[in-house]
Amino acid sequence: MASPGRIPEATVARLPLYLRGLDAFPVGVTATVSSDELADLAGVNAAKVRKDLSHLGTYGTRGVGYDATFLRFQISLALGVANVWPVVVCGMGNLGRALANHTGFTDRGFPVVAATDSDPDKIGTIVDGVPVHAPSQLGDIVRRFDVAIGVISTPAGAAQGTADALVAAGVTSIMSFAPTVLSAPDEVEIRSVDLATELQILGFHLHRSRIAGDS
Amino acid sequence: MASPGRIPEATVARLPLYLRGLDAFPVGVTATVSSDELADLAGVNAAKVRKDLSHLGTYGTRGVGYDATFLRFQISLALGVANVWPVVVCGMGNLGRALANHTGFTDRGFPVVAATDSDPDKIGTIVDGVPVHAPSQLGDIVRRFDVAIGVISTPAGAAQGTADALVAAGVTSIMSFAPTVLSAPDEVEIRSVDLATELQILGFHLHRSRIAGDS
DNA sequence: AGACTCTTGTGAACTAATGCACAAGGTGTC
DNA sequence: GACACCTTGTGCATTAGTTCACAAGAGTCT
Ligand SMILES: NC(=O)c1ccc[n+]([C@@H]2O[C@H](COP(=O)([O-])OP(=O)(O)OC[C@H]3O[C@@H](n4cnc5c(N)ncnc54)[C@H](O)[C@@H]3O)[C@@H](O)[C@H]2O)c1
Ligand SMILES: NC(=O)c1ccc[n+]([C@@H]2O[C@H](COP(=O)([O-])OP(=O)(O)OC[C@H]3O[C@@H](n4cnc5c(N)ncnc54)[C@H](O)[C@@H]3O)[C@@H](O)[C@H]2O)c1
Repeated sequence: MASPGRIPEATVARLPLYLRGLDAFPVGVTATVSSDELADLAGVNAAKVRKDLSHLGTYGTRGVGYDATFLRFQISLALGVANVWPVVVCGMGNLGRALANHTGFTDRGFPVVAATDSDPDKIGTIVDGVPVHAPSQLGDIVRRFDVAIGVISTPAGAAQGTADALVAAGVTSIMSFAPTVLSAPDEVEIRSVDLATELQILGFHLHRSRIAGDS
Repeated sequence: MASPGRIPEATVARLPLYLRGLDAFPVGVTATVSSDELADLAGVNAAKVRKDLSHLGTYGTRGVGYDATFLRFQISLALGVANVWPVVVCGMGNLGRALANHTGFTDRGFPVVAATDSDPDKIGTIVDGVPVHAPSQLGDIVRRFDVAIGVISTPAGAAQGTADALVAAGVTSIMSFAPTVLSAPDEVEIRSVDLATELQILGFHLHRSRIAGDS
């Protein structure tokens, strides 16, 4: 069938990869891309590419491939990339500063418009163009800049409180780097990025292969 | 049955969460924890906890729960947490510095022992206790410190070259933050952490709910 | 001892995701 | 127009993961 239905979560997670892969094709120039090529560019297999894209609609041409520009447009549409979602960074420490300083976010429609930090020395300063406010200002910030996404890069102990404050301010999308479980109402979407866990998964496989392999 | 079999990937990804949840229980004190409690602590449901733990062995007591200390020990064993896996950070920019400065990694057995950077101003300096070397030194570093994991926090354009260098040096585990697909031999495990993609997934759901909800 | 209360461990049903394989449909050539 | 050649779109089988639901133990109380 065609476009309307629900898009599987696994597909949603790959759409940004396809979009990124399509950057290899210059804008303006008409070019076609096959599911095979796109698979290479996105690091998945071709069958997955076709199945994923079929959830958006039938935008390819049999025997030919997909029009790169048109496909980019359609994926962008599905992802809602045209929108700009202002981001507030909570906790302007090592990680928060790196995030605020990162141009890649703004480029993709996620400008970091403000930050909060509990450190009095930081409050009132402007770091890499991002003004740092007191945590108590969060509600104001969200309202003023129409913040859509909150990033939590505070220490773990302050994460739940920060999440509560974000939710209270009306933010329904949170990306957290704090190594804790956050609780929030069901309608709030939380994506937890736990780098230590990622390393531990790598460690697990290393461990396994060392046991199996040799001494 | 019991311990020997292969542990499903989804389970492996959750074991670190359980381990983290068990930190709520003081060491030395004997305490029991039920699958329900552990589920709360790890942010999953109880059935999953039990099924996951059953892959490690039958370490619980019916009607009682799991001994917290013993369970922690068994999960640690499965994950190979006792090992120390030295890490090299490639690309000592905003993100690399944040990673190198992060104590949470060393605490969990992933000490950042060295870094590389192509910037002549950075080479030879010591940032947060981590010495910065030229990329050409990578092989030496890996050998000298017995590096097990390479972190790629270079610009996207330098990521594949860095990955190649890591692989050539014998590193088989890579965590990359660069927004690119990396190719490497099959035996190399690559975990790609793409923060922009995470934001785009949040953006997708925001987009969807705004369309469905109201104007 | 027997009844009652817990909570584990696990078959079994269900759901999601992946990958295969091929018909359908399009292009180009003679 | 017929034929050869591509590549999509998708039905289907397979595999992976989740969730249910309950019997099997283990403790407790009377
Ligand atoms: N740095 C890393 O590479 C890294 C890696 C993995 C996970 N993390 C996690 O990310 C989080 C931040 O790490 P970091 O290295 O930037 O730590 P950090 O200590 O450098 O920064 C934390 C910042 O949060 C501020 N803060 C404290 N309480 C606050 C509150 N209630 N509201 C707003 N700000 C508050 C502090 O003043 C500080 O500036 C931690 O939870 C850490 O575990 C960091
Ligand atoms: N900063 C963030 O919050 C953030 C977020 C998402 C993704 N990323 C990605 O992480 C990567 C690093 O981001 P960043 O903000 O730290 O960038 P950055 O520009 O601050 O740092 C990159 C560093 O890599 C060094 N470098 C360049 N080529 C190198 C090479 N061949 N070998 C070793 N070092 C080399 C540069 O000298 C620089 O110091 C980028 O790919 C970026 O897209 C960063």
